[in-house]
Amino acid sequence: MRGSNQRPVLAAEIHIVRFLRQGGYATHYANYPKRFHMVGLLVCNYKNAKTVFFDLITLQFYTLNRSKSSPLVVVVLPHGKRWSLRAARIEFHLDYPFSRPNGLCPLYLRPVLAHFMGKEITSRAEDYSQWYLDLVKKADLAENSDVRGCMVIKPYGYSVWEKMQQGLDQMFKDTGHTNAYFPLFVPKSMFEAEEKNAEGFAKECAIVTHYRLKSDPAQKGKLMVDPEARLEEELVVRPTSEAIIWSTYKKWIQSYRDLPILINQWANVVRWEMRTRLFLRTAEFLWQEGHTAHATRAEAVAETEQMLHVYADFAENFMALPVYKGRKSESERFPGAVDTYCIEAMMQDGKALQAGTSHFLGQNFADAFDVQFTSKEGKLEKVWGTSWGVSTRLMGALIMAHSDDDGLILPPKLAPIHVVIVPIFKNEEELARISEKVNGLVKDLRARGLSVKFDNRDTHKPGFKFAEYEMRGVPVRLAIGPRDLENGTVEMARRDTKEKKVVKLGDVAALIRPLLDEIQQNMYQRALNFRNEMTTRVDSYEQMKHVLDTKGGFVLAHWDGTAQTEAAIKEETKATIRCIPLDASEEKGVCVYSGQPSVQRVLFARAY
RNA sequence: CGGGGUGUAGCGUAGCCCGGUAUCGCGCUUGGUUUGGGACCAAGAGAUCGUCAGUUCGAAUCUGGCCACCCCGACCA
Repeated sequence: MRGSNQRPVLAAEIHIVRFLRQGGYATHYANYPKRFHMVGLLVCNYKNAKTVFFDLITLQFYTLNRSKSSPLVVVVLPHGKRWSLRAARIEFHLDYPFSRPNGLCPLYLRPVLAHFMGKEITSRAEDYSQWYLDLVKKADLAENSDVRGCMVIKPYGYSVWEKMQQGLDQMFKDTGHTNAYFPLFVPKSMFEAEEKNAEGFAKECAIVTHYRLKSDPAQKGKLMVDPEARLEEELVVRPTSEAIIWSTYKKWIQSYRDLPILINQWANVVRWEMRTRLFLRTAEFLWQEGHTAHATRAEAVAETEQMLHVYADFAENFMALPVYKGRKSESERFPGAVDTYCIEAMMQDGKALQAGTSHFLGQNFADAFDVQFTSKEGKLEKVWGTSWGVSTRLMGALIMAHSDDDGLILPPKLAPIHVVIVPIFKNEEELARISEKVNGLVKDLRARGLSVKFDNRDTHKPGFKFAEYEMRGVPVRLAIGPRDLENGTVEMARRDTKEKKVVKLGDVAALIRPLLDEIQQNMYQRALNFRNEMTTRVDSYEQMKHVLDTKGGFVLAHWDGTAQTEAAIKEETKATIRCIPLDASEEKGVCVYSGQPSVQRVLFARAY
């Protein structure tokens, strides 16, 4: 972190240095190495009227002067440190401190302290990707593990994933699929059978070459790979399971009576990525992969489309995430597929995210693995296939689509906790009185099928809990204290809008379900409005570049359908064809790049 | 694989130029006062300074090798 980020000297900086030279804290400042600049200073009367000094280098603060007569707070930001919006707010006030030392209130300081004490996350405006990483960590969703590129999904994060699994799994079952499990390892010869598929994943495969370790004679207590335990044939750790599954299907399919096969598996896969980001791209990730086999082309195509709609349905109704459905261009197609369908979502920073794919495999895998069946007419025919999947990447989509600077915002249908109840109490007796009321409420809410948490820990203050559950995205919070006890009320707060209102204790149970529905709806509407706002129709290349550079988001533009044009646009703008929308009306036009005729607009965007 | 950077307590770090086993904060523990939006005060625990070797009476600090990680490219979604 220590570093080389250069930034322009602020006008305020000059004031400060001058100020310091005139006395004050110049001596303290002088103790620090010259290579660090003092770039911010704030004078205010902090609550306890003590002096806090930020270490120039580490941005840590500590008390310099405990004298209550010196109500001075000095905030110093070092040269080259990561900036925050909060810090920027201080800059804004730099014109003031010297003229009115007591004029600034601690309100501006407290967020700064909180931020640097690790209690806050980076704001979206300041650094979107840092915000994302902070959020994932602070909301207790996941963390980096000691294994490069692999993450630990923490209990809270996994609970959300489980909710997704439940929703999807039910939808798969409802469309006639059953779950099964196939091995993690795929023999290399089997893996390479479908050439395009193998080629597409070859560069990111982990390979098992040995099956035994032994103690290292050269280093006591250390192990080494036993060179004598080399596998006859290497095993590929599955990056996807078409190979192993189709080689199995071959054994299962003889007659048209054996079809269709509609199988899904929940599994982990490994793709050795160069650069990883929590949830969005990790070397190992969790997903589901559906693999179906059909007697006819039409049936397989219908399955592919059906599952695309299942995904879109899930995204919209569970994740509150509107998506565009479409087909991939040839260059973006899944290796080994004849056609790839996808759903594309818009993130708050204007970048697109592919949230799910469904592939029509044609007879490619039937060819590769020689999977044939005898039809009703007694003819030997090749099987048609599909595969479709969504992964823990959906977690990334969920986070980046909805959350704010205070943390995660979860749609009620995926929230592990629907309602958290925070008691406000001074002593045990008061807590007991509150608990009595709350216990009845909890029972009532649970009877209504809601997941409720009563956080009666006495080790944390209410304010801390408020912030914590906001960070975790719990949709509804109820707070109940002595005042409420007296009035028979409870404070009800919703996470999506931060609205709070006081309602009658007796009414609250009946209010929650409708409120959750409203939150779910509101989140979808908000995301939809944003997505629509971030979708721009353009009719020239100039306009397209301008929109991509200034506004971002999706761009609907005419394309001549050639890979060359697609590649050129990608090269020049970094934007790719996200999909050829399914529901777009035909519209004659000319390609924004080449001027060649085009029959419909396609969706471009910079993407994750 | 190219260019740059960094390894010191669970986390973030100071110290390194100019050698004398280590700074500060968060967090943690204990006690007290607190509790309607991230409490305060006090006391305490916690580090073989990435690793191996060299120089030296003495190495976090100087020298060399190795390892790991991060950032920017390249690759990939």
